[in-house]
Amino acid sequence: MSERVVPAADRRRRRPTKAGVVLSEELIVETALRLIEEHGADALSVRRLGRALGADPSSLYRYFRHTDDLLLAVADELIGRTLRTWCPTGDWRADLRDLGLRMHAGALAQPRAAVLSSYRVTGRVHEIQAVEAILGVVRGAGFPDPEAVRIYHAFVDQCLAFGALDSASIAMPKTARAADADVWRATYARLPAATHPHIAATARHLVADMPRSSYPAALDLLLSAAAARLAEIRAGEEG
Amino acid sequence: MSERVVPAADRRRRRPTKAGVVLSEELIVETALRLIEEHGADALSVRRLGRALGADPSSLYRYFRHTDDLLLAVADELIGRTLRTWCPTGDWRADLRDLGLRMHAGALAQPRAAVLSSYRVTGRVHEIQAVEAILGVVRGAGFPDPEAVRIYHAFVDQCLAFGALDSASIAMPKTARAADADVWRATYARLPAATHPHIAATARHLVADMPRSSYPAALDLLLSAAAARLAEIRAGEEG
DNA sequence: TTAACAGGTCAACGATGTTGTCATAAGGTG
DNA sequence: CACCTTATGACAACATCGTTGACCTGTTAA
Repeated sequence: MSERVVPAADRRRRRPTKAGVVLSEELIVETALRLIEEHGADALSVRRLGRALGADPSSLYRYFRHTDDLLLAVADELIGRTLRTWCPTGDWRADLRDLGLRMHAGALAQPRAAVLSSYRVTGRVHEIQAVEAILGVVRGAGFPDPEAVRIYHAFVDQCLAFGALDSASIAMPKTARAADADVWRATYARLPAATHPHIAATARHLVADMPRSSYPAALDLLLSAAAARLAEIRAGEEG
Repeated sequence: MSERVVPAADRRRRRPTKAGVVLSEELIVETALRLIEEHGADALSVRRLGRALGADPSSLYRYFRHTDDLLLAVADELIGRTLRTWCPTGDWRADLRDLGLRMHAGALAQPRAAVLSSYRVTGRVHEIQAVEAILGVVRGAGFPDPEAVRIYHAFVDQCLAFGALDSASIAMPKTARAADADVWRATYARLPAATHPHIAATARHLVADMPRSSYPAALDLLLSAAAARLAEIRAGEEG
């Protein structure tokens, strides 16, 4: 085993499946994405994917070494799609905010791929494009290189981390989600001020705020910290 | 089924396992934590946990409805342990920073529990303690209630999200991790400036920065944004 | 035309979470 | 002390999962 996978470029023989399908890395990734869109993230398994393609599950191992590799390819395709819908305006802060929200939404649709791509480096085309684009925005804003990289890193990781998190929440059966939201009403909002003064004082806001994603707020905090830092840097240069 | 689980308080009959162990929610959670500490997060499965306890796996379903419930209990225990090592000083920013780093480190040790507890509400004792404590710090700093909740929410979620992420990275076999780190050297650092100017310009910093966690940086950005906001609020009150 | 071999298929392995059923010992009651 | 109820542990089974080794066949290059 271990070297069953042939690099995409070297593939010659296009032998059709029993069901008549001609496999390819592209087709597999597309089908995987379709599967997830239609039936949720948990619907993606090697076996189901094989079934959806009309091929034996083990065939996929001729294209991907293991599931992780497949998920990384899916993630990269997703990055590409997100990037294509993004039109930077030249205002760094607005551009980053927009991209962050888009990538977060994209990750929402792809929890497992999002988790993977957040701590793995694919080195694939779309990932590289994204790195180049974001670094361009940050450097264009005026951050010196070491700080630009730090901000790039925090920005990307924050986006992917929240994406993975929020998508897990969305994937819950909605009865369970409702039950969770209710804990804030039924448990937290009922705590007596005597023992839990801070929770009691803010109960109303907790009930309203906690069931929603905090990503937009976290993103804005990150961006405004970056903006403040940029102002410092500019002041330092002038003075 | 569905109602095989008896609330901890109502338990009477302490019938020992074949192996002579007397089960309890407490013992199960402790054993789960030990299992993870000793053999990594992936070592935690119902079956392995049963084996470690000297009990049939299915017995655990008398104590937890499903694996998620067990993980939530583990997460809550972990929150408790973390909280106990934290001694707030009164300086809100330093205290939050310290707690953030501690909780992140705790989550690192418990990836699966961390993910779960980040998007679920347990309503268990330690979680409540943590909410009360953090809200106390934020409100004590002078944030008005709605904003205090927003900052609390972003702070906690970011901490757990990065914790889950970074722990996934740590859990990788170290050969794979080295390979990933090498992508920055072998792929990114080799991209020509002609096609990828920003990556080329910052390659040195990318290689150094990307394999590390960006959580401390992200945390500092969040805290400094919060500090700036607080300054604004104070100025507004005075003016 | 043929021979090599890429690539599809089959069957199997061991692992997972979960549940329906059964057996038994604990503990309240008389 | 004995009895009955029932809480709780054990067993066996199910469906699912990723993965691999061996096999077989159609494509393609010579």
